[in-house]
Amino acid sequence: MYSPALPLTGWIFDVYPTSGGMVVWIVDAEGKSHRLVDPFQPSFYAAGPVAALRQLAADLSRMRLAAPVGMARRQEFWTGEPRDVLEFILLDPERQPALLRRLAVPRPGITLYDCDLPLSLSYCHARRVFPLAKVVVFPNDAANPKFEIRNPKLRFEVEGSAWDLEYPEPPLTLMALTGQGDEQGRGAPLGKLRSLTISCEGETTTLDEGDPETLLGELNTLIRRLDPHVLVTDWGDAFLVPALLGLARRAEAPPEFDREVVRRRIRSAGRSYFSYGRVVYQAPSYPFFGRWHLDSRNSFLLKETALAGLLELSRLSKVPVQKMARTSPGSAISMMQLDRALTDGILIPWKKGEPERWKTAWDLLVADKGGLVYQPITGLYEGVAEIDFASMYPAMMVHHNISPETVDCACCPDNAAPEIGYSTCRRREGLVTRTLRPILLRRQALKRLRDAAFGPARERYDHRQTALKWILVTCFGYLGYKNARFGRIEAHETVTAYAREKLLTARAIAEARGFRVLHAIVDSMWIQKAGATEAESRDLCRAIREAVGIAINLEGIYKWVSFLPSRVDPAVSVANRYLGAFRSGELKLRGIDLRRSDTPPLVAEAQQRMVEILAQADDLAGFAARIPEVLEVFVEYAWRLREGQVRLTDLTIKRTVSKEAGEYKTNSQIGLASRQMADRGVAVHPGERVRYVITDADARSAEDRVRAIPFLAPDTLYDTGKYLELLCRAVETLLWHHGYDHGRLLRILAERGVIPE
DNA sequence: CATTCGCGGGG
DNA sequence: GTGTACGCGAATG
Repeated sequence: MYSPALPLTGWIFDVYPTSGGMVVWIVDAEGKSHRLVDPFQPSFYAAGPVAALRQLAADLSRMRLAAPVGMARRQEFWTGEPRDVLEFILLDPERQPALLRRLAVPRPGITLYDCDLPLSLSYCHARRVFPLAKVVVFPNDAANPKFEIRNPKLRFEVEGSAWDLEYPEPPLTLMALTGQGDEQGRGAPLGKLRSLTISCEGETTTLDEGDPETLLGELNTLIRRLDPHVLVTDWGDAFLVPALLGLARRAEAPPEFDREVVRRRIRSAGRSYFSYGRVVYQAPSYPFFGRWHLDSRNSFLLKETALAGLLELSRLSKVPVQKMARTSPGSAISMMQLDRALTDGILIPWKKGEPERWKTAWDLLVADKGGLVYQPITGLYEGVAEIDFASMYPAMMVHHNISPETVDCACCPDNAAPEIGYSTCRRREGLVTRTLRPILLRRQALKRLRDAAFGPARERYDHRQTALKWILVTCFGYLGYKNARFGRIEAHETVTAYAREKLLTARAIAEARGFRVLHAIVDSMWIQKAGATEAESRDLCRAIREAVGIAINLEGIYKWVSFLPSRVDPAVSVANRYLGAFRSGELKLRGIDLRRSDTPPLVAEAQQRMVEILAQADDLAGFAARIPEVLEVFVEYAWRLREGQVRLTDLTIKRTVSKEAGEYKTNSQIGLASRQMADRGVAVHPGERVRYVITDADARSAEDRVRAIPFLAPDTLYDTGKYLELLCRAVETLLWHHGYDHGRLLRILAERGVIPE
């Protein structure tokens, strides 16, 4: 294989293991890609009685997995004390899974550290580089006589650091690929690949099916000519790449996605798993070698933070971009904690250390409450201000030094959190604290840069700060996650205990200053005071900040805000159903139809238009004055439904299935729709979405009630009455406080002749 | 009426 | 590399 001449200047594009070492891809200033291989044997450590260590060393050596290299002294995570450990090297990074299987056999007295770190992280750490670092690569001539096997072939000189706010980016060429299948719902295309659209550098080509060899040949010609670094696909993992690989198998002409020879299996089954309280379906993934495959439909971070945010996180967490695109913000923060620990010379326990301590029933009762949530005072209000704590949880974790190893330390029993009594260490700064502090500062700096910038630069800063926002949001959840490496439930509880105290304090201060607190949730408060100025609200924020030590900001002042009651019992208010219009013109909508992903587009569109009309009102009088205009929109949409002129795609209900079609117990709409799919040979996996139209909600025969999208016929009729009901509900949400309930709305439709009296 | 089932939220 | 929350609302039987 071609081997580039050193020294070489460029950016680190990707890093992944190969036999005996790591592949390092460098993209130079001309955009040319270079593949380097660097021998690499990562270290890991074991502590325990000498005899057991000797036995372990003998076993691993015999299996040619790892070799002992001598004793070392490193810092223990939980205690912060130095610990003597036996250092090993993993002989071949590709055999890390085999090593872990071997180490899983219980060995009395032995504790293992660092053995399961991601290899790209270990490598970057050992060579002091990071993804997207601008580097000059030299051949490494200085041999280390002690461990010949560990001698790297490469030496890097890095320009700047991963934490620089401004950095030069490699000149990347992006190619966008979209495939059309037999059926194109709003989800992944299905069936056979019908055509392929390729866009790159302003050129767009569409290749139709027909002879697979021709299609693949033309795709390869384009890839060769334009030589993209990044292939951005639409549904690449779930549909396009496996479809192209399938064509290639028949045509024996593989698509040239990779820059090295790769044999891969075509996997069509993904996996379903439970996360965040719901089932998620993960399509199989098809990473490329020497290029990045970024599937915009299979990357939460790419969708939320664009390429700029992805690059930002990749640099900071040392997870290569292509991998970062497919991981969650939670693993990004975990990687940053690992990196911090490595840099600080801390031993990283293989499995989660400390078991939870014993708790009394009382402790459990108070500690497990989570965030504080008030019941709002239902109603429609004007002149309400909303104030929010900024990044409350992470800011508190830093402020109170809350980290798994600092909670309930032996040395500072007097520094207890409110209610629950766990204290946090004052002497040793925790790992979580050390990881978060620079991220909080960096996010602030990026927001300032954003506010001073214009156009694309502004957007880029915003994407980068958004990426950091996501990892800040998830780091708190990880503290309470029992499988997280640096999670500990007591730390999680300490955070929520402080959070409750701070919100209570904020409330008390607001009330002492004559504000009425209408509502408060976790880190936000809605307050009202007759004749209060904006300055007065800002002054209140300052007072709260001084009292609790965490920044709280004026989110805005509402022209009007509506806190809605429960639909089940109108006498009860609910915390998360409200809407309002800020003086800035922005809307804030929570929990209403429009925000729900299972509301049909037509209903969402109608409600959006109505809210926008109401948002023009400056106060309650203006709100009331606009009601007739809102009702006009309502009647207009009702007419369209009645006339039967609405397109079925605008009536589609989209829901996520949580089980296989056969497991649904009742004839719920979603169960029926998923069974229709299964019966016709299109399995919908738990976590995937199913789309359907309500055809006759109350039909005796269950099969007639709904129709899954792929099986709509041109003459399929929708259930007008049912959709009118959904529309009424959306109007009711907006006009509830003026007495427009379902019955009154139906009377209006009858008066206008939309429905019979 | 009880049971089943999906959704939201963060800045 | 994965947060098995928690409460609401709708639909079913």
